[in-house]
Amino acid sequence: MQYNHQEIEKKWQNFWAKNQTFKALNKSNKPKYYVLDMFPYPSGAGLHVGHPLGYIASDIYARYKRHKGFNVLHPQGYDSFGLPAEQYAIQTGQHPAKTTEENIKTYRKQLDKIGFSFDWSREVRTSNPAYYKWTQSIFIQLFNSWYNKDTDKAEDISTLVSIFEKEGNININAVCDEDIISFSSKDWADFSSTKKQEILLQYRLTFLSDTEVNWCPALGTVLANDEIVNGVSERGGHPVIRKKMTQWSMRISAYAQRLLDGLQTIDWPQPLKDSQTNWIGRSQGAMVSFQVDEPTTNNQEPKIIEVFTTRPDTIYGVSFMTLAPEHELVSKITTEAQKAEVEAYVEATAKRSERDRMADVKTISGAFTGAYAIHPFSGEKVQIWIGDYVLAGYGTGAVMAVPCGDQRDYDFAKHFNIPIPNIFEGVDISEAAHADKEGTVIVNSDFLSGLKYKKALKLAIYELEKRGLGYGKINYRLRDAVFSRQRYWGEPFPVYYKDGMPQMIDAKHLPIVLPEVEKYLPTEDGKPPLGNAEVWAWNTATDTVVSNDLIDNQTVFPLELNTMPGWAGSSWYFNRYMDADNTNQFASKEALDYWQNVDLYIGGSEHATGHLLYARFWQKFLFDKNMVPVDEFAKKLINQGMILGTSAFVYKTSVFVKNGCAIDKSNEDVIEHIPTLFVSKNLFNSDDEFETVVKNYLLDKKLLDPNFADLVMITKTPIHADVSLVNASDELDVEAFKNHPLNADYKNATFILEDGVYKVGREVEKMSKSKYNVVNPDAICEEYGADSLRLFEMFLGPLEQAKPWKTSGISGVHSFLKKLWKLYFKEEEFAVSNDEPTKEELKTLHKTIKKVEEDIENFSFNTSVSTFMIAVNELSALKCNKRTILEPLAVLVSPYAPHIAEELWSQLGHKESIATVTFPKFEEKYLVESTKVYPISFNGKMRFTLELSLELSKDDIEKTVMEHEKTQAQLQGRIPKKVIIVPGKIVNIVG
RNA sequence: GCUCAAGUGGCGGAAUUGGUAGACGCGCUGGAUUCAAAAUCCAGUUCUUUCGGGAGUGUGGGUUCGAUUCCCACCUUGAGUACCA
Repeated sequence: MQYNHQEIEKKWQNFWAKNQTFKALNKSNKPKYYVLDMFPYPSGAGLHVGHPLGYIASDIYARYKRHKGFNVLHPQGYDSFGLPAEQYAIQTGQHPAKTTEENIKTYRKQLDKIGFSFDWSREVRTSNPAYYKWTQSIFIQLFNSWYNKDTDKAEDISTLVSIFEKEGNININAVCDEDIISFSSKDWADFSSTKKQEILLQYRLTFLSDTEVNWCPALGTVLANDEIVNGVSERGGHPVIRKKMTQWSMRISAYAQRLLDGLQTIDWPQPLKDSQTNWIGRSQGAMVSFQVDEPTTNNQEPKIIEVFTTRPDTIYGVSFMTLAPEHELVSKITTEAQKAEVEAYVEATAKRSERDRMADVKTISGAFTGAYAIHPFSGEKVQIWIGDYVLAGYGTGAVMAVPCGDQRDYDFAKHFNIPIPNIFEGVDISEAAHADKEGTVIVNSDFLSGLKYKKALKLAIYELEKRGLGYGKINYRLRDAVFSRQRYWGEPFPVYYKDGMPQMIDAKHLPIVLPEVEKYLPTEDGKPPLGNAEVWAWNTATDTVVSNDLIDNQTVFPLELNTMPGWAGSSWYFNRYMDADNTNQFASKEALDYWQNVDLYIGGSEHATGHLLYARFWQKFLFDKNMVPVDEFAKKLINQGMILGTSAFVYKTSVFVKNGCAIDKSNEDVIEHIPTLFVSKNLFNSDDEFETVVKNYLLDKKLLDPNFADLVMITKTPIHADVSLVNASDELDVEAFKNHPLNADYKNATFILEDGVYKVGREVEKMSKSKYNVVNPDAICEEYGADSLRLFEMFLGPLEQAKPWKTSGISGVHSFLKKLWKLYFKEEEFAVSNDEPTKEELKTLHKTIKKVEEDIENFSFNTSVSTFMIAVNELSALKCNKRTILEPLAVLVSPYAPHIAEELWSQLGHKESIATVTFPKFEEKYLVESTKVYPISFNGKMRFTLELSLELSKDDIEKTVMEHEKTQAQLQGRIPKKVIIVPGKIVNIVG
């Protein structure tokens, strides 16, 4: 019987589906284990071999855990709201739901071919109303919550209201908007309903506010910070501008510290943790108030400039202040004399896009306001400047400039000839600022003089607080996340507007289903696509969505036109898998208590500051509300590396008339008669050689008149060739290339060959359609089988590492599977003997068990594939066909190559699936050795080996080694100074 | 600029409480089988060599009996982040 992967794989995939082999139960005596993949966005392009890498790794681990006696939850689903489907809808008028459905079908088909042990009965789709009903409900919960800093958790908004009623907001310690008015309980009672709502909105965890947003005109929507890369949109690379809009936001900043602290408790990759730490950007320092120096007129409050600084210890080094050009005080403090200059500067900065400002950090610019501030300690006057190196959006939008201690302040001071007082003992600041904190002593600083950084910092804050000039503060870079998108294909908000104030629809009326629209584009008056919907109003009498015609703002109100961003649905989906069919709750308490959280989460590192931060935020919120039992959703996370494509290049000639040569009729002819040529890779090493090769060829074939040879210049143009046209030896199938539909231009091209073949150049690049290096897993499954694909993807290299794909390598793992198969067969017949295994056979088995188990636990899947190969090579050499060996071997292989393992298992006479068979137990006794092949080194270099009994003492070993003829030959009569012997390891002779 | 990760044959990679560098596979070379090819099997494959050896894990130093592994400096590549006060 031949190893027929197509037959076997189909058979077992059907078996698993029919028997629901991988359906997880929410009740079990076994310990639980939850293995999760980041669910895919089902794009129209389908999967390429890079996509399943992480899924294969997690599937191996899930299958392994089943063998180890765990009740494994290993679900899969689709992140099915998103931009591409919508843009396709705009172009074609196809409903995004339809294309999404089609794409999901393709994905499912492709995934099924790879033999994953997913429990599909728990599938989720974020665009499914039965799912987004709960996304909407979580949104409502966020709206109805505020963050109490005293209890350090989210609480119901009703607790806030009762405090307001009792004592106003004087004693409230909450995370809220900056511009909060203070009020008493009486004030609160007197406020109108609208006023109350406005105030509460400033405390809610999701809130509506006019914010500066990243507006992308090309996409017609706002983008979150993590959706912008280098100043352009992540999708499509369109420019992004700043714009003020009324938007929903999430008060993620409330959780900044807990998001930071939580990182200590989870086993996630350090670079990812660093990235989140960086994004949250905690900095500890102080707020300091500077009073603007101006003639005091009656009853006028003095103007105060507040700054945040991490270095209050350097306060005596302040020689000026800088405000962001957008700072609200700029216009108020600028003197008449400076007005023109300042206004011109403010205008100039406003015109520059965010991107220009980012790109240009070298040019120093600014303007003097003419105003002065009073140094809080020394009372001296310091100039107030404006400059675009100060960002309006961070801290207070103003800085106290300490030019001797901060390079930016230093550069600014030098540029504008502002004094640079030195407050560091024995430090030269004639060339650059001195930013080192540790070990520097502060001088010229009154009460801080003579102190080092740490003490000075503490004392400075103490004095600021004592004198009422400031206070210690921790600042975070993390901004509240904009949650509105001007898109169609996303979750609708469960929100209607009454008197301009947002009202939540009662959760029992959810889901609010996405309405039908004629067009998926924004409306002509600039409203989001939902503005096109005709039935998009809320009837509070019937609690239903009704026609817009009925809006009377009495009982029928307009609904929110924005939709939620892509990350809404993915911020809690891992909880839904625990109880995916529940219609009463997003998951039952029993299911949540049983599954707790994800034990192993595998996905790409590109989600570091997006999905993975938002999901942690929502989980913490849900935890605060007692809706989930743990406040981190994933215990361990692994970032799989990208699989890169190995592009193939052919080298086309381009012919020019050399510069300086007159172009006349004759040399145009010269060029016209030169055909398109392709030169094989190894015929040239440089551009010059390339030209020579081509010219020689042309002269040889009489295609170029020797008289014109010097007139013509020939250069090479590398062109991507489809990788499927190239074999393992980098040889191009020339005929197939010429006939390829994309190469119509080269149908008659000539190929200059080497040794009768055309060799392509290779380069590793990202896998992409445009580079013709995409490899489809379906084709691999067809030709080599899913088991080969799975093994090969693991064999490529360490899971976390980026690595290039080369299809040629797959023959190695494929022939391994054939060899494995052969162990169980003799001349076409299944033949396994019940004889006692030999010592060597047992040794091979047990060292394989040991290594494979260690490897899986360490996620070192590439090395266990090698281990399997070694085991099969050894057992083949031993001609082993013993059941005692081959039965456990099938189980060992089954997580990696489940189809062949199932088939062999059934051939071995078992009726049940191999999926939950106990993992073989490693026994040390089979590996015990009596001898060791010692490496004999001289000065650390191994020169020869010697097999010695492990029972020999050090002295015996030394004696035997020293007497050995090869030792004497190495020493050539020298007397060794020292002999190092580590029994069981090495012998090293020094001298 | 800052932070992090990584540099090992023609290629993917293996080996680190410091102890035989190059496992396993691809590719390549030679052979067997075949009319031939594919497939399969066998042998070889870091470089160098006067065939005794010698050198060798990005570069230069250091610690050590012994360093791919630890320390210092530098170079290169990749990733993230970027006027964060």
